Amino acid sequence: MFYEQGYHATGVATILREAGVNSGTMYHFFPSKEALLVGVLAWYRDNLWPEVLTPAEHQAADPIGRVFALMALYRLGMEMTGCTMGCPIGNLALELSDNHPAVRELIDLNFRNWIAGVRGWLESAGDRLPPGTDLDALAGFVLTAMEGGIMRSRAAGDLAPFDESVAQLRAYFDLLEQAASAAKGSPR
Amino acid sequence: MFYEQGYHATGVATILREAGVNSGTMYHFFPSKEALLVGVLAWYRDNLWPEVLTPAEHQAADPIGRVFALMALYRLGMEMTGCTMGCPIGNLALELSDNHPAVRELIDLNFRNWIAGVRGWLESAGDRLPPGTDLDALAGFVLTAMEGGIMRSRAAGDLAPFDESVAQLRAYFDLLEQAASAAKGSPR
DNA sequence: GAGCGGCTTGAATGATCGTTCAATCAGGCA
DNA sequence: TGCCTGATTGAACGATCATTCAAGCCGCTC
Repeated sequence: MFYEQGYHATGVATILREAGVNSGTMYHFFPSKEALLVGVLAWYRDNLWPEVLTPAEHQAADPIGRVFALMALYRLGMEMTGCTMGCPIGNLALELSDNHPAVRELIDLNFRNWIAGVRGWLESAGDRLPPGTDLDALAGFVLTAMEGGIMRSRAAGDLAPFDESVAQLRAYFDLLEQAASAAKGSPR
Repeated sequence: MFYEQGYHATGVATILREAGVNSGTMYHFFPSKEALLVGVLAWYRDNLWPEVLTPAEHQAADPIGRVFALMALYRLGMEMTGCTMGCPIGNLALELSDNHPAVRELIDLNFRNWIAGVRGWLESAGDRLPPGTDLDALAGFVLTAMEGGIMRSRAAGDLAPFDESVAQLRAYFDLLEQAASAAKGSPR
């Protein structure tokens, strides 16, 4: 629900009703609403691989193909919910990064883990990318494009901006691969 | 304040105190808090050119240079506020796009106007971009990269992710310009 | 079966939320 | 001067916010 409608917009009473739990029980395990959010973000941190990255790996064997399989996974999520849900982390990042240090830290960690996963794929793309490519920055740019694309699609209420963003990212990768093969053809 | 800390996190009482206004006065002009937000977004819509795009034009004469001057402008805003403020629209886009149709519409309009401005610059770049380039999609991708970069920088509490994203976008433009000049050199 | 501890109950708390409205004010016009 | 209208005042409203806690429950061991 944090993910769906935001942290402040989600009341504790609603959470309790939906979970079929009494307030005292929740507060027995979580000292505050913020601690509950931290628990959610910790769950995302622990389940990034089994729930997100591994499924993308099963969709494609090709390392760069996996990057776009990952994008397609998020697209599917948006499609099923009519552009109301995008990235569980991104929504909270803008709402809570200031004034909630513990939360910001976990959000950042989630982002860094995501980037590290993509970076791993890019590494195994080997010489298909130009020599000396900054793989961290490129993997980070994949996240940038995804989050930006999701934001625009939610604002538009339409998947088109997301699809366009993915297409542009693909064009960028195509140009990088071209440049790599050109450099390979004439190494000096 | 909506922009700084979000819509739900900003109480009407705080707005009134900060503005030195009584509740009755505000409700005389705005029927609700949401109407006030709509007013803010309408102000952004009307002041996008004088406050944002024109200043970027004054920073650079080169059309593609203007794109990156615009990015630098947003960077400056983040730098001055310690990564707490990014794009006034983006924050609200993720918080309110669902369940607030009138707000979503205005956010989308702001985005479209922004993209149209960038698209105008790209048009005047002429044959520096490959023939047949989808300028709308490319201008939209600039917004995607900016919003995504801002989100990551706010999550990290550091400008580095934004800078990296801009650098990647620059690399993309460089490759496009290369491709354009290559196509020009051997048109057939 | 007495006693203990982890868990659950749910009404109640004070604070804050967005909003209302009768009363008052100030300026322009007749 | 008297009147009208639009703007302003600010106390008060009910709803909802996150949170508390005394009391009770259940399953365990001794």
